Amino acid sequence: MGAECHHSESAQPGLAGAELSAAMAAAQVRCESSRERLTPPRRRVLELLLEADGPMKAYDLIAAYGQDGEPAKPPTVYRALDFLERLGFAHRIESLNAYVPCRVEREGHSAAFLICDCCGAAEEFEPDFAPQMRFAAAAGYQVKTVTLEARGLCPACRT
Amino acid sequence: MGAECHHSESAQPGLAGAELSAAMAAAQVRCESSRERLTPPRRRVLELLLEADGPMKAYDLIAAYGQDGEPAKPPTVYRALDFLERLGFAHRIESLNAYVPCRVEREGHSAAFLICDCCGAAEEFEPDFAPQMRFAAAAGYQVKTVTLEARGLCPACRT
DNA sequence: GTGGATGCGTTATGAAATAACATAACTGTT
DNA sequence: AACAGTTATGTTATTTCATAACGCATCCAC
Repeated sequence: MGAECHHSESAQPGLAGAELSAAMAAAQVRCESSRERLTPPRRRVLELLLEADGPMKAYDLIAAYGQDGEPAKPPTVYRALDFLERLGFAHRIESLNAYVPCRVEREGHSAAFLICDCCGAAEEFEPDFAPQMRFAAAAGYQVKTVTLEARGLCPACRT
Repeated sequence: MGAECHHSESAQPGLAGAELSAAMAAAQVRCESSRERLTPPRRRVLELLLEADGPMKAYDLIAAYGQDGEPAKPPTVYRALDFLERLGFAHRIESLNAYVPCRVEREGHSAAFLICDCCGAAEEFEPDFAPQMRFAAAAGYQVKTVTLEARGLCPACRT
């Protein structure tokens, strides 16, 4: 990702080295406190998401999975993604069929993204859904999750 | 759709008869005022969406396309859907890979849906995106389109 | 250490969407 | 009406995305 245009380097550079290790350790801690297991495939997929410069497609993850160049089998990666989404470590961006690591501190939040149609960057933010939730409540809906995807141009690509 | 549970009849019954004709005529008028052509495949797909009781998958439309039971070829339906989305006659619900006719009067609006995970109903509404747009503006993003999908349970399925 | 639950590896298939190219139909101009 | 440009369609094939199903391994509470 980040290769569709020439406006800028990645807005969301991937993690590496100590930052990556710290993020993985934090994930491990959160898993343990939830009585969940950060197994090797889950760990590997999370690592790939964190290292990436932008949203990753499932089959990109499949191709990149093996350190030796061996791809994973699709269910391996899709299962890991299901887990990471369930734990809040990753989000699926529906309009891109792609996945990103969660960039927001809080757990259990709703996901919202500003997506650049030019460079492919996807910036997560945590909006105030009050107006929408008020409408849902008035309509009698019991809302479990909310996702918002705003498509447009990032600051670098507007020029 | 509307068949996953036994809580209720469809929340969005499809159009038929005079209502359907009126909706198709209105679409025709809007096309003419935009110098766009409501060609037979576009007309047929819009008709199928309007008749449906809920979100329709692309391949449901493909299967239902021919009055004589002959399916359409995928590009026929996907091209019609692209057109209907562009004109604002239909929306894609990303989290369902499905399509609905637009239920909102205004043109050029952003799409937002309350989706019932039990009965599959999808209610379109037109929320106030002010908080989100403020954030986008502050981040320097130029937003073209916004979609919001709230998943949960509709009033009938909460019980 | 046994039983139940959870997760993984594997094969195969299903579902969703598009590429590419030829043909046909409208539009405006001459 | 003939033309050229544009837009839309028909068709074949392929690509992309995701899951079903089954057997085996591992974990862990009892």
